[in-house]
Amino acid sequence: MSEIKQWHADKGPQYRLKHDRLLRVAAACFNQKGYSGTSLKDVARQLDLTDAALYYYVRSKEELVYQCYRRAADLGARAMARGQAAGGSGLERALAYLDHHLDALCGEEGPVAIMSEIPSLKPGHKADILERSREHSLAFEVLIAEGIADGSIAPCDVRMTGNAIMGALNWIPKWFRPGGPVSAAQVRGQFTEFCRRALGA
Amino acid sequence: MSEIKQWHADKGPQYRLKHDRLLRVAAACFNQKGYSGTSLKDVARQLDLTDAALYYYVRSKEELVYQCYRRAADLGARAMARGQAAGGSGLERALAYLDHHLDALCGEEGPVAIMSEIPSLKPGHKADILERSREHSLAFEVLIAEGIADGSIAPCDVRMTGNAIMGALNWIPKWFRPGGPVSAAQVRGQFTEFCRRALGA
Amino acid sequence: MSEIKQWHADKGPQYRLKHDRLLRVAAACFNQKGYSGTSLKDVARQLDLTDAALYYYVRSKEELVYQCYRRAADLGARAMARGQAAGGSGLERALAYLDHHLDALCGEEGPVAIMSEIPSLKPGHKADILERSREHSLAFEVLIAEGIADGSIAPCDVRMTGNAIMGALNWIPKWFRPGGPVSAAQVRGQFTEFCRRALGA
Amino acid sequence: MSEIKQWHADKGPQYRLKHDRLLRVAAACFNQKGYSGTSLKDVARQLDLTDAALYYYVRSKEELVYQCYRRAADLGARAMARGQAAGGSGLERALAYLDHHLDALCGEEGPVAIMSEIPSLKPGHKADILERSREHSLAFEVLIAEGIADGSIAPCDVRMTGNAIMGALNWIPKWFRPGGPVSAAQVRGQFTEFCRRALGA
DNA sequence: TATGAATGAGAATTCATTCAT
DNA sequence: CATGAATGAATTCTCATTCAT
Repeated sequence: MSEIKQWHADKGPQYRLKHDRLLRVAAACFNQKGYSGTSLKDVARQLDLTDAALYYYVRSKEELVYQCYRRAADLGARAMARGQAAGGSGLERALAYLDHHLDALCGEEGPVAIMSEIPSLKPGHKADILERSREHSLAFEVLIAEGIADGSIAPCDVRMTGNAIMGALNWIPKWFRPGGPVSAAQVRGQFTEFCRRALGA
Repeated sequence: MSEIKQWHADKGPQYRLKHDRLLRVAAACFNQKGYSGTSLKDVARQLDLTDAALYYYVRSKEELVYQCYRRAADLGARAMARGQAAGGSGLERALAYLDHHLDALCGEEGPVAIMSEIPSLKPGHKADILERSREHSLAFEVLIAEGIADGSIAPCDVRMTGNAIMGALNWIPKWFRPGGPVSAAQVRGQFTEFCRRALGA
Repeated sequence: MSEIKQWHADKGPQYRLKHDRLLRVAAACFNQKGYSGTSLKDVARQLDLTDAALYYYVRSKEELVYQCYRRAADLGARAMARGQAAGGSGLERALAYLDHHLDALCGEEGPVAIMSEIPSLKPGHKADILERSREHSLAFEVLIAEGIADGSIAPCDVRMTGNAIMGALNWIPKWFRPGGPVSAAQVRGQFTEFCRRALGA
Repeated sequence: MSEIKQWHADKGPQYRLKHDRLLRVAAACFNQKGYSGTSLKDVARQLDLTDAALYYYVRSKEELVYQCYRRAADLGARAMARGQAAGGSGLERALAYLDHHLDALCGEEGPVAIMSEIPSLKPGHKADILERSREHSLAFEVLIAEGIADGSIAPCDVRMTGNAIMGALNWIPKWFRPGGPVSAAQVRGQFTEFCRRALGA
């Protein structure tokens, strides 16, 4: 974390822009082809760079995934925070979160890495990401539990239901392509609708 | 198909047993680590074989995935057939199918390859699997549509709903480990329960 | 061809030199040990490189042979052109060609791949090389035929005679080593002498 | 030699027949695809055997080539002996030898291994074959020298001329296919004709 | 900042070879 | 006599990574 900020510190001005673009492109590749299916050359070519040049922005491939996951975790956490902050019943807050998360997943900010491939991370990073991932799931389960408590969500096995919905969510990048026949807005609308039915009391 | 049966034709009696075990072990690996993340050495070690020995059973890694997918498609199709044959409303038939599919996915027959990684297949095989996959999804959507028609399933976007549920289903192997804290039976029960709520009118 | 030039296009200045050296070393190996008898490691070692490094210069082993053959075909065609352009009777032109070809085969430009091993080429490349090879043989046969017509060459079966001489020619690299007891000049002189007797009226 | 006879000694009755067939098939493969280009599986399949079964007839692949070469050397020596025994001038005897050798090379007895691939042999075998090969060449050169002495052959560099003709001869299997457009008889006739012109005074 | 050139570790695959049956 | 099953070495090729420029 602080070591990483160190590393990023002394770079030029356009650095952060290019670094962001790198993360988005990489996330797209990792989603489509997985960690080991993605070669740095692939990523580099999409950025009009040589593979060697990537090492100016990242220290290793592993760190690249790690950073993608950090970004994904950040975006997920942000969506979660917004959901929690939204008013209303547990159900409404859960749906608000989902809507925000879908916005990130299918939206303008570019593709977000879904957290498959965690085994590829090295121990320290793995622990970090796993923890944030657990936090995220847990927070979602809490939302569900609160919904059950306030009567807006039908009683159910909280963990199982959480897993099911997260699964449905994470599977989206496998069939959704921006610019395809179905728009991001449609996916967002219909998916939350689906979840409302699945959860609603 | 006939070319593959050819290949299997003139082999000994214990052959088929070992070949089946190979397919199960491979499916588990592919599920966990993806196509290119799985090395044949990994698979071989789990079977107490050398990597070279695998080539007695399969012609190539690509064919190994293909066979895993064929097996998955077969099991999926069987589950689908049973679901369709089950009596009752559209909802009941859809749930019956899901129950059977979950049985395969988490059950005794060993892990079933989820059809991620389709891009790794070579053209002919890809076409074959994609077609069967589409058939499968379509059949599921038909079940949903019939449920809507007979009033057992609430009106919804059929494709989207199908995708969501298939996603939730395919994600299961990412978090479910046989012998873990949650039993296969529990997953089955709770997951169908989830779907009943998500679909029910 | 254009695809290959593409590949070579954006490389540095010392690139072409090293690439040329590679082709010569490879040709020598292929001549001595055949396609599958030659391992890329062998070739690389003679260039003080790792086998992996070769892939910076060639896309595959197959392409390496192909390029060797293209070079051989180019040199052969040049020799043929010079022979045809030489004045005099058919016999004189045929001998002029042989002399030039021998110059390439045993000479300074380094070893030239003899077109054994054509079956190892992949279809497109095979067709290309086969065509050029046929052209070459044909041109030689034409020279012979013209010699017969103008009375400088004794009547004979043109194809058979062509084959025999090309065989004798292609066999040379099997016994001739530059720097060995017999000089390139001697081989050239005596070989053309042999052909003069074999062909002359 | 005697060790090899030992090895062959205690085998069944049809042994020698099958062993001979093996040698012919192997020779054909080695001629076409070279030593390392020929896999024992290829050879075995042409004999309707498994590769493992070959080891009943030969102790190793290397020995298989060696035996092919011994057979080739035997046939060559026989042809040479007949040529020498033939009456007439040096030229006539040389041509008689060539005719007999061509008979073996293109004829009924099945393909004869040409002695490329000698480097693949292990030291002992290599020495043996090289010696016989040298003997053979030498004998041919003697024939030529005798022809020059008796005036039937035009003065020339004996070694060079020998090499040229042996090259032309050894190249034949590269373009001649039994059952092709040109008959073995034609090749024989025309080739000796060619040599008569090349050598004749 | 970025590239050209190279490396070394590992991947898939082939193949000669063995041995119990 | 022959095969089924397996092995270990070698081979082609890919890829993350380095470093001088």
